[in-house]
Amino acid sequence: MADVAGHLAGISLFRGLLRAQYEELSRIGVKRSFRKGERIFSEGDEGTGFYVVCGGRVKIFKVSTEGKEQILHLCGPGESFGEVSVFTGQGFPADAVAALPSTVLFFPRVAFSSLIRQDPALALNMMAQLSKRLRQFAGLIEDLSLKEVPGRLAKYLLYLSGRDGDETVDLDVSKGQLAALLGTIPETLSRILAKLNRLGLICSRGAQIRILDRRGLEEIGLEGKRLP
Amino acid sequence: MADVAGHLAGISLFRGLLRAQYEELSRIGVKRSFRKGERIFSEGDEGTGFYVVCGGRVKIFKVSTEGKEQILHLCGPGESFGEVSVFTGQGFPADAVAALPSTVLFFPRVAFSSLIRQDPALALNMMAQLSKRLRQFAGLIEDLSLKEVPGRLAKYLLYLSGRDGDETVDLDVSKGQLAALLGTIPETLSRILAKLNRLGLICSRGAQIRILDRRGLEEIGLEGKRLP
DNA sequence: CGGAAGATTGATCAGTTTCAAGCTCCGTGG
DNA sequence: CCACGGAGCTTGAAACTGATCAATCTTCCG
Repeated sequence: MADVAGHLAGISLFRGLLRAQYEELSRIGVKRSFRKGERIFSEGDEGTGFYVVCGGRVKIFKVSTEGKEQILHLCGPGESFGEVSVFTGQGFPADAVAALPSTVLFFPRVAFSSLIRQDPALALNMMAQLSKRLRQFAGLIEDLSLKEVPGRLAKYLLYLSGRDGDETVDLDVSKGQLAALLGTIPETLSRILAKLNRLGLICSRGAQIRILDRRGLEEIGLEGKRLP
Repeated sequence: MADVAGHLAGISLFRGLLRAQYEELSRIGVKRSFRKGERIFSEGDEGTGFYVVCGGRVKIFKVSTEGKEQILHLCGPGESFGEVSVFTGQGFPADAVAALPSTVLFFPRVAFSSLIRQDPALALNMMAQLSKRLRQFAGLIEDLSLKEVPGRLAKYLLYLSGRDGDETVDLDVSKGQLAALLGTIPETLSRILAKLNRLGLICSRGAQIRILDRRGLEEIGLEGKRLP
């Protein structure tokens, strides 16, 4: 129990709450662990509650009938997923699988729902979180429909390097997974990485990528581009 | 003012509220009208509040640097947009333009925010609405990345006919707008409609489309398809 | 009636996927 | 310790989808 409470403070969904509220939450939260590749839920499963990532990484994705997958989001520690089911009561809208060995907190729908009813502040935090997610999705839709793959990759690399502030970034997922995140396939990703290397924009060695020409990468995302 | 209150009951965001709450809302809601094509806000504008459509239709979209637009959502009467700004306080994440002559209610951020603070039920309704939107976006992302244009069109036609229950559907937007909604351009849409006609799946005359082979349309969305 | 915006059709082309074949890395078992 | 084997990654050639450019046709208002 105390263990659960220890995690709560780092969760954006619950930021700024009072001690009493944390105690309430820790009373209903259940810790669960998943091995790498283990499924947390499938699309259409009844939404009995929502999850928060404590450690590891969870992949949220959709699969087409032919097996192609589009990653909607990679959730790291402190991020939540499955909240939508709390309010719609419908099944989960996507699949969730542990991309790394992961531990999560599970909050049952019914218990959390009544908690929210007593506590407006909790609801406000949650709305801000949902709004943030909505904004991210709008960005993803924009990227998928307006930009081509090189632009999406460039944007992602800049995002990673911006976060770490460094010139050398580490892909925290396999290239196959990165391809799915960018809405493409491993072959295409591989070719584009090779092209960016050839142009001297980056220097990639496995999962390590050094950014050589930041300006150049930014341009790819903007204009109608041609990579020679 | 009474005029404002009259609209509130039909708004899903505010469903199930008490009379007193409607009165509160009508006190802070402001009615605004827009001509067809008139801009309501632009991406990046400060989010001073959110909107609810009373009449007409509002197009929410993103534009690339080259001018190509991707419609995120077409809001009809009773639907809300711009809510995200209430909680994030950041600028709007997309553009909004009246696709038809439209009237909307505007709810200023500050006033609504304090209203929500006193009223948990209002917050719960709003969360359900945000969740619903989130679910729609997940569907849109899936469509854009997993399906090809014929599949997206087929799904949209089935959606329209399912809603009206009828075999003959009316496109409620111009073909150019429909193309943007499907993430493509008018030429491509035109070709695919012609192809569906040729195959005997539909019979289109202008904005009127009669569905001849429901099963056939469904198949297009599912399998790796080839339209001869 | 005229004209402009929207819609269709054709030809061409770039980007991406598909299919197929090597390659590299790394863990496992002999 | 080294060889084997497999998964993931890379590369090549061909096919395909959708975008672009350009021209024509339709529609629908003023």
